[in-house]
Amino acid sequence: MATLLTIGEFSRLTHLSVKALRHYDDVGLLRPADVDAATGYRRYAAAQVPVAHVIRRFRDLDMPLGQIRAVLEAPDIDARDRAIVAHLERMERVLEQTRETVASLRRLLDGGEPDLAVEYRSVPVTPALAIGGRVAWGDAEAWLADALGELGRAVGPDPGHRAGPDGALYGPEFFEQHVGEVVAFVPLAATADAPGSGRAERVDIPAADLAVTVHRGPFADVDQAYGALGTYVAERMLGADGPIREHYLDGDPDPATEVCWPVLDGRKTIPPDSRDAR
Amino acid sequence: MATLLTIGEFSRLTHLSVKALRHYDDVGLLRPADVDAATGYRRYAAAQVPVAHVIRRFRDLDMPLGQIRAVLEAPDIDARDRAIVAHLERMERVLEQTRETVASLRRLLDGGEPDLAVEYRSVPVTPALAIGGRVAWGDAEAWLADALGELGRAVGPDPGHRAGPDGALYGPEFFEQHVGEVVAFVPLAATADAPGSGRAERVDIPAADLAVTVHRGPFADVDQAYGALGTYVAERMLGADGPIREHYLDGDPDPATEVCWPVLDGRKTIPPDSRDAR
DNA sequence: TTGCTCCTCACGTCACGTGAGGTGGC
DNA sequence: TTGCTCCTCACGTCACGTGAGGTGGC
Repeated sequence: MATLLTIGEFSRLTHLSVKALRHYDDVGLLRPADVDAATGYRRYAAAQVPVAHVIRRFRDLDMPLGQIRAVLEAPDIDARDRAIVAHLERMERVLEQTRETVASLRRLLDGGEPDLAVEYRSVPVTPALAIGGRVAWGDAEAWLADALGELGRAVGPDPGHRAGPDGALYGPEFFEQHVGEVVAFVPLAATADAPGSGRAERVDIPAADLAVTVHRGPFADVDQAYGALGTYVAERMLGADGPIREHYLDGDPDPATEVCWPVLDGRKTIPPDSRDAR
Repeated sequence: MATLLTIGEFSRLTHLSVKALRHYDDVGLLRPADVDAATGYRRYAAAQVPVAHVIRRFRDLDMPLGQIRAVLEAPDIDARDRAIVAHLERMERVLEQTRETVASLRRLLDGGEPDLAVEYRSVPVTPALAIGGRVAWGDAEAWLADALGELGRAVGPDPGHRAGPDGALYGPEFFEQHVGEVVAFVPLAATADAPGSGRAERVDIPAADLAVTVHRGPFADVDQAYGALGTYVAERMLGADGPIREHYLDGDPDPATEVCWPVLDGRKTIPPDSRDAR
């Protein structure tokens, strides 16, 4: 009754390659209406053409096959539309990131070295409200914004409850393996009695000796501060174990980021200014 | 003398993962300043940090490693900048395509079926000026615009030299394997004496019996016309061998595309309207 | 000295593309 | 009947990520 199409015909009607169609059959994304048991020949129904067109558009938008399947199998139109909107929003963010990366590349190629002002700082143990987790590189910005938002609400609006700006600790694996421990924190004043709530816990941020530089400008350029500060520390052989810290300053004109590199205890070592830089 | 950094340190300074750094060494994109002959330990120079930052930005922009190498090895700043500009232009085009695909997806999900008006047409052999080649799916739009531009210049501005609108032939492999023969052509009036020039050759576009439908609207939606027309032809068992043709009409309000499906000779077969649609 | 860092395979991932070698359908 | 279409492996691509298993450096 219904017309069945060979895989070649279906390919011409849908603009999906034959290899792609076989692959979609293999992974169960788009099964032919019929498969000849003896020969294995795939036969597609004309009614499958619109589904194929939808799949092709999602693939053109780089949606993974698993997500496309989820969209197609969505129980109702609402769920389907939510999945689509979610993907389009992800694409918007990627787009925005692309723009930022292009600008950052231009600055890097045109601009000179960032001028580096390094300060040594010995910080004591600091009580804080914190959220920690194993975070993947690509999720870090969203995760951090989310965590600091939650912490901000838990601490409350009274600035007297804070003992410093928002911050985060990054374990070495976060940089070296692009997935690792990240701890977002808000340092608490002694007067604050913010209880743990949700994911937020009271913790003590450990004491540390730090070499600190302030990065002003777009966050996409923060690696330049890492490069300059890390080189500075390495040249002076001051490096020490421990997580790298960032402090997020509200900043005068623009927000700024303090990058804090763990270094050897300045009181136990030769003062850095009198060291041989070699 | 110069400070050398371990791969782990270099990773933290550059925000490239250790695995990525080893990969870039393997493929020769970013060789460590020194490799210990005995242990194989990689040592990076602080001076390599900026190169690594550039690589990271290009990778964030999805530039393939081979192209990044070409950019880094560019003999002079001009060549380097041309390579960068070329990549950014490619990205712009991808971006524009993304926007079009999103719009096309919305239309497909919201909109109903396109209304299909099919016309049968028996076209004779037509002399034409043509450019042909093996074209990959993703290059087709740019290739076609280029080829038709060249043909237009070769035929000249006199409309009396043309016997019809711009067109193209697409072999079945173009759709089924996403790479295949494409021929762009401008049909020539008997009065025209356009000689071959550059890639352009005088050819005869073969006669054919065609089922034709006109697709109006964005070219991103043209697959809907293919689906509707191809289904129509398949349901009536009219399909015949031969390339699919497109004619590019300047169109009244907007440009339009005629999609032409090869069919059996109508004079030798039962007239389609009197056929059983099963 | 101990564990931490670094090393090299080998294999996996994702969405197909590229043949090779062979059978069925018109 | 012939060649054209379709089939199934098996392997390649790209840029790494994921362990396994082992050695060197502080």
